[in-house]
Amino acid sequence: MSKVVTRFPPSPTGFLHIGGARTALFNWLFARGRGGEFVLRIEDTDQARSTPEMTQAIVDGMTWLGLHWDHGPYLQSDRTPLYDQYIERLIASGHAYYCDCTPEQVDAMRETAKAAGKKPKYDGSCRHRNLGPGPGRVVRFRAPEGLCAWADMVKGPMEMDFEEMVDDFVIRRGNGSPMYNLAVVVDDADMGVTHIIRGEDHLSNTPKQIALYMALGLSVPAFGHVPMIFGPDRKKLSKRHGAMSVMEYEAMGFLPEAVVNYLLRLGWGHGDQELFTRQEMVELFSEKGLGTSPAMFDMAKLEAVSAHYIKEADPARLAGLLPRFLAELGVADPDPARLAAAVPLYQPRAKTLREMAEGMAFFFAPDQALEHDPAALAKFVTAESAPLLEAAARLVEEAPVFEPGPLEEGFKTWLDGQGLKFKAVAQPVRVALSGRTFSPGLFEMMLVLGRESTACRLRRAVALAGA
RNA sequence: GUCCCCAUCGUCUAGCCUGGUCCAGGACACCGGCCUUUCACGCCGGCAACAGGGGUUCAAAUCCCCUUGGGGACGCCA
Repeated sequence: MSKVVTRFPPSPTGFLHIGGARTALFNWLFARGRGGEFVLRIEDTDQARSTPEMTQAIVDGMTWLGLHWDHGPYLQSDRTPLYDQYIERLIASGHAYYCDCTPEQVDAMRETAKAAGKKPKYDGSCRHRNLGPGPGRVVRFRAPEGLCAWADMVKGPMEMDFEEMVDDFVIRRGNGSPMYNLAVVVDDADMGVTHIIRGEDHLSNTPKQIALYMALGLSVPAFGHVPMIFGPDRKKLSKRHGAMSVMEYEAMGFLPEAVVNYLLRLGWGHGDQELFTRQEMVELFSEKGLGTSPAMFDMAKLEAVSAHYIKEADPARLAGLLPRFLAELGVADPDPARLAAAVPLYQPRAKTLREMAEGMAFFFAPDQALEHDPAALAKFVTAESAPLLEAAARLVEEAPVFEPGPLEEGFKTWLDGQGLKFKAVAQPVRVALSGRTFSPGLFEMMLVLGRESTACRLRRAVALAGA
């Protein structure tokens, strides 16, 4: 069997969104799992809508997700001569012809067909006029007749009528640029693409492309059409939910491996397994596991997957990613040592890096300027708890060994002596140190803060309690 | 309008191809409980689905048909 080649061909008219990223992932996985190659090709034949910025954004998105390509990124706009060559071949063999109908005329034809209860299509009026090249003239493909059949990798055997699915569509614009269906077929053939996994929205393009392969005498690759992704409202994914750039997910604090794992499971399954390492994905992915019905994007599940990866991640790596999120909260230049110490405390407590930053921000506030939640202050930092906070400060200052275990022992011993329960001091101390009623363990926090900051925050609470 | 695709818990899915082991399994979410200095984590338990109707068959979530519901495509966009 010849070498497997897959591709991802986005058009640079928008960011790399969730749907595109999933398609890219499936193709990447398919190639990687079979010792094949993966091509990145930018489909920018529509010059008016394509921008270099979007091309860059797509490249950035692919890179962030770790979907590395072996060839490309190719730009279709660089390959016009190649398309022209194929178009000339089609004209010479009678499979294509020039047409000078205006867009208005074509619109009228469509209306007529529609009014007659048919599918709107070009009526072929220039088919037999034997027009030559001329300014503004498009080239149309002569649609074939008969049955178009292929074995879809996900949907199984497919059969459609060429008459129904294919009209004499334009393959070269009046301005000389090639159109989508022509360019894809030429490129896929030229690049040796063997397997095409793409969104279901391309299903109706498939007969057109197969017709082109046939007219050109090229071998037809394998097609697989995966269902679309819906938003939570059962409608097409839009800006409000997932259609935004994958880079938005980075900004929300998701790790790329979490996004990839989530995307993999959207429309693909392997028994009961939910979590996959990169290597497992590559080894296990196959078209067999692809589903046939549309999937809804579910942020809660993405967050759950994300929580898992944050828990598993190397703390040093997270510490490296966190400053950006802390900065958004007004924490500039967090102390590296303190940050490194705080990360493990929040790995089991956060679903995203952003949550992690929000949780740990209090560690980086100046001791004298820590903001306390007013309700927490009112409830726990009171005249009644002031002596306890005072005692806690002294215990911290005088602890022979400043480590969680011994510290806790010291507190317990003192509390026993006073006939007090641990609960009596826990919340007041927590509020004093973190400003809130919820946080990691008291002594773990103390270790992160260090003896001096801990004592300082406790004394400040004492002062606030008295005030 | 025409054509095409799809249909298992709220969501992602396993099972469907090769009918019986499925009064349908896992995960997320949700609800209880345990653990516990708070919040999490973790652990235990619970709720919850084969869209409807016809067939075929000894037997259907699994095969066939229809209905309904959802989605997509019909460009000198990709």
